[in-house]
Amino acid sequence: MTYHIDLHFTSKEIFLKTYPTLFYGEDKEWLVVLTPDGQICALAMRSFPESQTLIKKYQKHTLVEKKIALKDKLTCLLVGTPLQHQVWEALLNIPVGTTVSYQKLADQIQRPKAVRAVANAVGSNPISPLIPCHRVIRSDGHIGGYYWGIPAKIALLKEEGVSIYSLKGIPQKR
DNA sequence: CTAAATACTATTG
DNA sequence: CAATAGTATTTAG
Repeated sequence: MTYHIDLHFTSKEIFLKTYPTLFYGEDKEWLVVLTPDGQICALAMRSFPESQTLIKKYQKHTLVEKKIALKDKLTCLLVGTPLQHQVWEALLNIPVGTTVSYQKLADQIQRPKAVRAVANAVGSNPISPLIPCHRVIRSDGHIGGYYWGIPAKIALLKEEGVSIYSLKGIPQKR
């Protein structure tokens, strides 16, 4: 199943002000948090361990459970800082089945020295794996981190045909 | 406002 | 391998 992703950006302040009430629910393999006008502001795969914690990040809102029916076109409202928005957009250009280092990403957005900050931004993307942050690895060949756990990252890469065993720090298949 | 924390990297022993 | 300095951004206090 391939989805068309439509991204919109906003700041935390505006988001909190505009959307005091949010909806959440499950559809297909996804667990989502939606704005009243149907935009996805957070998403995770139900198969991720602790995927329910997705909802816990929105305790400042009134949360209402709802029956969700996702369409082919996923309209997302991404809440973040300017750097995070820039990084998330850059992530969309990473083709399926390939990987990129945090450093290369930083170079790409003209902030080569800000690697560490870029890595943090990658990690705070709220709709992984729609935004393919699992395709970002360390430049020394280690796999790097993943919000939902390294095993989830490995599984995603494997599905896309990336050879994990060329990465360091991965348990070798016996 | 300041301090602490980072899904990083290059360097050194 | 471990420790460490450099680095920029976000978050907690």
